[in-house]
Amino acid sequence: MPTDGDAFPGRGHDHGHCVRDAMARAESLCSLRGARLTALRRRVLEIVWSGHKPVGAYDILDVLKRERAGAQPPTVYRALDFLLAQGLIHRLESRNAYAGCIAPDTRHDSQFLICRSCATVAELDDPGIDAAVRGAAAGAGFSVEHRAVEIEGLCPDCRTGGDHA
Amino acid sequence: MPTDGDAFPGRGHDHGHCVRDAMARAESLCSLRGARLTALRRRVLEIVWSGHKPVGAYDILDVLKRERAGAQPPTVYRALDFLLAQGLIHRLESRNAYAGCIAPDTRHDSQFLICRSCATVAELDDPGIDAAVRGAAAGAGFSVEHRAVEIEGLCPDCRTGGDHA
DNA sequence: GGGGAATTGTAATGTTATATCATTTCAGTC
DNA sequence: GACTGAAATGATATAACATTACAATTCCCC
Repeated sequence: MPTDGDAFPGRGHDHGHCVRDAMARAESLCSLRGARLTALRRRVLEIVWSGHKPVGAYDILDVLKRERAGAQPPTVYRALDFLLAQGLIHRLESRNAYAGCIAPDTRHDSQFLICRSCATVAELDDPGIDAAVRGAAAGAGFSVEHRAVEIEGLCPDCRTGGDHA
Repeated sequence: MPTDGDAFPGRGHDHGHCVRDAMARAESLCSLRGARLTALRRRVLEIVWSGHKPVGAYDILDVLKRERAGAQPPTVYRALDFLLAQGLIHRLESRNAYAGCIAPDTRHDSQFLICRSCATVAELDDPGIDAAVRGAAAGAGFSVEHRAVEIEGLCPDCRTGGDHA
């Protein structure tokens, strides 16, 4: 039985490292692909990576508005579209929000564990879930193009520490 | 290998039967539980069951407005909340829309196959997916409360018949 | 430095969902 | 049949999320 005990970031983990790592990967990937990670897109990616919680488009917009005059919804959504297309972020359907991808090198539909209490998100790439989904779809004669698997509950911290926000 | 070939309703199935069956079950369940399936709630359930495609809250509102003066968003959302609480419908997170539950007797989080082309939805209760999700969550120390599994792709009809809407 | 494509700016609007308070309806009781 | 508390609905406003449309700018390549 595998122990994915590291799916959730530790309480006091070095988040600066997460961000720097994510940004470096993004730079390198976009460079490789000839995709233009502009200043705006870079900044939006940083904002999404500001924590391990889903970030809403209008949260991003609020931050941008403080930094540059005249930021509007399309500014944000276009940047998000680019980042989604490059696989640098995921959209969490059940939250209408976005989270940084921990493995942007390869295209994938991950599974997400989302804490009801603290909103922290863990991204999984569980081959068992994948196989089960593919099998069930095949049995129904359905050809899979995209999978959204979002699990809500309590993360390890919030299970033990109580229901604090 | 199980053949869930009946997950999708056939092209020419007797949908009147689906609706009558769903409404009868709803009546009986609510009666059993002492829940009040009022005229409004019954009508909203019928509208959700008008087909096997997800129905948006404002689609429902449009229909209601034609039938009763003064229907407003809260009218619809309150009815939807009741129907969700009774397990008579599901919410499709990836569509911000609602679909009738095919097995309302027991509470469950189903899996959904949603056709990109014709929007038809098939509800699955695949124990394999369920087990895989539970296993992965347990491995991460996460306690599951709700699961949203929504698969987008092409249904059997649209795979063979082409991409028509 | 000119042409064309990609990116961003800007304004307006569309879509989905909730907060709040007033009113009506209903079941149970007297 | 009138009273009462709880549930349900009516009504108004607003919050939250997302897109359309067109103009202006920037960037890359030649």
